[in-house]
Amino acid sequence: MAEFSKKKSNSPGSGPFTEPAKAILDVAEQLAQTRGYNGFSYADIAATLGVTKASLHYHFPSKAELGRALIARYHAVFGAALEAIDQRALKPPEKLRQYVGLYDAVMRNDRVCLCGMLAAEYATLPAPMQEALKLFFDMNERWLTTVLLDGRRSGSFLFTEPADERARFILGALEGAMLVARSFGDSGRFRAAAKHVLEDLRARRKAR
Amino acid sequence: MAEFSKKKSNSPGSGPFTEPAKAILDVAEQLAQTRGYNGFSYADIAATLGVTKASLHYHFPSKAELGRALIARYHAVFGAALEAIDQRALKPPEKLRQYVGLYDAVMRNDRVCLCGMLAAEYATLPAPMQEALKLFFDMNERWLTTVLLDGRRSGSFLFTEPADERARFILGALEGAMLVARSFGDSGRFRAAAKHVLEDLRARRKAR
DNA sequence: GTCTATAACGAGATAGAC
DNA sequence: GTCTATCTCGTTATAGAC
Repeated sequence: MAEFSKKKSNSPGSGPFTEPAKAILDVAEQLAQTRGYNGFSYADIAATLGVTKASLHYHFPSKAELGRALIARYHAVFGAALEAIDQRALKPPEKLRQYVGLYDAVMRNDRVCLCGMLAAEYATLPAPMQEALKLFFDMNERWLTTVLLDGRRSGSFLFTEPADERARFILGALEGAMLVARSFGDSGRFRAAAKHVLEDLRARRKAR
Repeated sequence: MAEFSKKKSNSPGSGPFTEPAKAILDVAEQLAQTRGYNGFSYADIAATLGVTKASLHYHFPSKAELGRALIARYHAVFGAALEAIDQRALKPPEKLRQYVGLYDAVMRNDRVCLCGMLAAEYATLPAPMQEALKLFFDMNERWLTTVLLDGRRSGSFLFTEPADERARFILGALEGAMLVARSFGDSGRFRAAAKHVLEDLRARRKAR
């Protein structure tokens, strides 16, 4: 099937991947988000899809390329979600709430952030994956920084340190909260932590 | 050598491990903290120590047992450090500063927290390691909760949510900050995040 | 594009000599 | 306690038929 399948499908909005490639990425992503990049093999993917390992190599010649594609797609999808939040033209606190909602959705799906997982495996990753990972974090930090600056200017956020420092703090806190929460099988732990991230930013109007 | 070596050395304070076992654990710990439990092998340890893989199996028959021992020792050492902080009879903010100092020391040693690493690999760990991991986190949360309650009572900390929730938040934030900072090879990122953990707790005496 | 078959290697682990 | 030698299995990856 797929007579015209090249690198891109011709149906609009289907993205840069071929149908079987997408299926492979879907399975690999789920595995990477639960077991880590070093925690799954081509055999796992093949078994899930009911194909052979060899056919996977046709679409992704090496595991390193599969891993790089995994991050690239995750980055693109996440970036699109951030743009969607921006286009809703919300106020900063609601933007931030929706941002943590993205991660919450991941946890409710019994996963953790792909890049939080990969950060732990960083030292063992192929160089292209290491670079792609940092780009993902960079994107998150840039977006958060903008929201934080906007929120502080408009008086809804209160923090004194540089906004990009705060952004890094928030990103790390959410990633870490996911990993620990998952160890306890308790996504409620993540939501509690996410709540504190938001509340610590809230401008207090009364002294205590 | 080591004619009387059983499970415990007879020299005082040497802990529950034999000398070669300690050397193995030291190497394995360094590897696990940088590459993860799934990221090192008996061959790596053997090469570093200049022995054969077979001799490692004499001390730790299976990698699962080695992993469990790794967490157990880490737990004990970390717990002793927490007790040492308590015995210095400091005020809560200084206790907390010294707590983050423990993690900072790990980062300066080009590592991340063993249990932060293992949390990412949680789904692939043998059951005994999973249980030991949760015990480590439990210990941290209990200690932090006590310090937080003490600090709030004495007026040096300001937070409204339950103290154990705050403790979990702090633990996750520090673990996540380490993992992301390490991806960038920038331990300064961790220190900045650690600073915010402390400052967000500080009772503000003036309104803004 | 997917298959069978297999190569090439590294992993954890064991037996038995010393 | 440490060694040599070996086993078994799982891993990534390739060749070549269909």
